[in-house]
Amino acid sequence: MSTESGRPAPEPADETAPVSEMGDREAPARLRGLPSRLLALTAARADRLVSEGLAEQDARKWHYAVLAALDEHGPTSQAGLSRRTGIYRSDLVAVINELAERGHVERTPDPEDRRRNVITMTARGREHLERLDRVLADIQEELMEPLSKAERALLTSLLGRMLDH
Amino acid sequence: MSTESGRPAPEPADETAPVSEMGDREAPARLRGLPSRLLALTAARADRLVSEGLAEQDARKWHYAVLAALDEHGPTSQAGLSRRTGIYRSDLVAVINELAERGHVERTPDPEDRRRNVITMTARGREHLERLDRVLADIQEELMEPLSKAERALLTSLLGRMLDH
DNA sequence: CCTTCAACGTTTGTCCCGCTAACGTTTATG
DNA sequence: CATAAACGTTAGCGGGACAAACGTTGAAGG
Repeated sequence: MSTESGRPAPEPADETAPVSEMGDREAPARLRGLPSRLLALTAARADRLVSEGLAEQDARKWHYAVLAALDEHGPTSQAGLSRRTGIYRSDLVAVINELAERGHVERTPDPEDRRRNVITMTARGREHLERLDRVLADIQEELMEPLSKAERALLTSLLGRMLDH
Repeated sequence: MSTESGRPAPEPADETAPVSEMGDREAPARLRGLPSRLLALTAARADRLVSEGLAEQDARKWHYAVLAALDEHGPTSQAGLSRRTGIYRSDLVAVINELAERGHVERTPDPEDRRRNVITMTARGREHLERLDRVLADIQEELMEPLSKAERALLTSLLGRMLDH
């Protein structure tokens, strides 16, 4: 890039490696093989990929979670969504707002229980969800690219078992 | 609280499941098997265990990283530590301060390059590191408890490969 | 020698995330 | 009825990752 005399990019050269980039290169041996650390690093990378991928669609992961929940069990109250997605009800408010702004979801008071808002996915929302499905699938692919099909299945099963305490 | 008369603990009963607790119980099928999500959840759990375990020793994970680096390559400048541990130099300041307060580390100006501080691990620091080693080992054990020895090795190798892009 | 530039340590601030607390409203319960 | 519980919402905290800027010190080159 720009071989000419034009020195536009001083190039900091300072730099502490961002965690996201730092595979393990210089890391102390004690840390290099630590499962908890490997998990943290891979998860960080995964999270970065997901966030970036979704950002391109003007979405965040919570959006996906909510839309997925709505797709699976139709219209749901916010509290219900909170339970199913694990999003705190405090944070859910903003998520619903954002989804509503984008027309992916509608918030209507529940006539039968006036405490509740019933959240309903719109047609646009469903299209959006399908787009996100594809994005997510691509990301999983990229994330586990170096693994064989069998290894991928193995990984998810190992992780799954760890989560069941 | 404590109004004597048998107040059986109000028990919020409200509750959105904390991410840390939420295995997958009610999660939408779309999310349930998503590798990026499984990674995030297990990593979150791991992180929680590690943070709590280290907190009991009045330590944080950065402390461990720095001590490990110092143990491996003797005294090092802060910038050097930053590179090896992946901690941003901005944040490293506080970490060194904390370690210094606890007497695990000494910060001395480098006479040969007066820009640098040379960080040296003390004897107490080394003892501390060994304590942390044990704590960490226990945590890995707990974390991967449901996995066989072979599966544990498999998991770390899969994760390792994913990290090498 | 003097200027320029890079590295160093430090301070300050930003953004996001998981999570808590509190509050007003509405519905159940007894 | 009174009281408790669930609901949606606002505000805030603590921590982690990261950027920007600054003063100081060293290295390199004209």
